[in-house]
Amino acid sequence: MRLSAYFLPLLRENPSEAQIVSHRLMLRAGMIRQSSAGIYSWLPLGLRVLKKVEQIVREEQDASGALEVLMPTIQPAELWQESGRYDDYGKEMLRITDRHERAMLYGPTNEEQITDIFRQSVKSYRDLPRNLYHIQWKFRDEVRPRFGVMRGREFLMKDAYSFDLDAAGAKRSYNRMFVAYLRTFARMGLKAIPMRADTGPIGGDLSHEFIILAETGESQVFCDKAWLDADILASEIDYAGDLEPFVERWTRLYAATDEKHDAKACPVAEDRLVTARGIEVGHIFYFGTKYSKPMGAVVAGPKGEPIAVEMGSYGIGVSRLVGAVIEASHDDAGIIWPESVAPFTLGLVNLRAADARCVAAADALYARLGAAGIETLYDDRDESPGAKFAAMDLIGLPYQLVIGPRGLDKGLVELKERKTGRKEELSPEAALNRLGGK
RNA sequence: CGGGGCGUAGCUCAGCCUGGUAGAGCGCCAGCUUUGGGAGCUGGAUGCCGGAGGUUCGAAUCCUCUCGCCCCGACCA
Repeated sequence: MRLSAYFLPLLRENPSEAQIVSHRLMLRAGMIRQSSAGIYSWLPLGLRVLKKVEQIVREEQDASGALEVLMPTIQPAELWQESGRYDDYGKEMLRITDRHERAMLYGPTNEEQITDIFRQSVKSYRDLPRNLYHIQWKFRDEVRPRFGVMRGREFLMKDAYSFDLDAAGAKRSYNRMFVAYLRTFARMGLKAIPMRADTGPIGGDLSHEFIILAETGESQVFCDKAWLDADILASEIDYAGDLEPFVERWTRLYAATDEKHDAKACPVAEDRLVTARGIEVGHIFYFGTKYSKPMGAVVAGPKGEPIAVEMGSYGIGVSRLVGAVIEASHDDAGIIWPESVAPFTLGLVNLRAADARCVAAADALYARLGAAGIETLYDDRDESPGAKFAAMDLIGLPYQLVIGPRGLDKGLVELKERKTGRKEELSPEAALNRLGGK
């Protein structure tokens, strides 16, 4: 993509309404614009990141055996009256009336909807287990939306729902999601730590919050030092096999939010205890028959007996993750994207848009990068070098390839790694080879 | 929902106390000169001063109401 033809409205100064770093950087880097409190538009650069995050979530859900569906944002009130949550949910739920005066609502979550779909079609234990998920916009009319995309009222969420015949099966489903979650966050370069959690209004009795460590996180967390070296992706996962040992391994390591942490009772020695800030990016629940019973999600068992299915639900804040990644990875100059979610892999910078020789060299490289399948944002604008460097650092692409007259005299270009700031002069050939390996 | 703050140019903000008809820096447009870490000069455009009502000869400024946004707290993917 040529920057001269892109829509990337950068801000040089910090908008006054943005207090936390991810919000500031997302606005400054032209990723989002606010529409009203807690509601945002996603601009091209931000949308690319959102899509990448979404895709990683999708791939790991699919790998775990979950099946993607897409449920509507607007739901009928009757479903929620059936489960008993229509009155319980309170003002967080945006209630709408259609032209026929029918009570509708903008879904804050989809347990009722999915249970309805399930009960209409699944009648036999032989069709279990199943896990259905979708990635859809939610609306929760938060009293106090804040922190940009991290606590919006409208947000993109992946929510999965598992259906099993019995508690043991439900625990296996829970384990699959537990593993998929650890892998999902690890792939985004995040250290996500599962912590025992209260179940809140969703209900149930087995639940973990996944909290990533970030200096700017909202909550105080405590964990065993071993978490810092945890390499989730090193383990081979067989979703068809027994995941309990893996889950056991990662739930045994101490981790607690400040609400649950008791310094006196803490089993971790002081020198092994890490105190850090955290952001919740996922939450999984096992809640048994809380919805299946009142809503009649019942299947015939092996002997023909009616069995209310055991359910769990599993959420990931997809849009929140975009902010969370920034909270976890930035410096004074701007964002530092992990490659897996970066909007582009490479920023190609032509320092002299007025110099025919530089333009020719940059154009040629741009064509070859495209042919090599490397996602490149090509800064072909006629701007001063300083402005270009600052813009590239701000938007945080993992690599920058700089072409200028000084280097070209020697037949060299400069490759800079955003994360480390390390720069290296090398031939265009060598640069292509280096990037091709990415 | 309780407490606090702020709405003036695209962004950051001054002006408000003490009323006299709107400013700066950056950005934007044009031209020239520049060019390896947010360049310089010259010229130019941009505002229902959040909205409504009131006081006044006169309101960005004073008063009343209202809307919006932000922060702290209680709650949340």
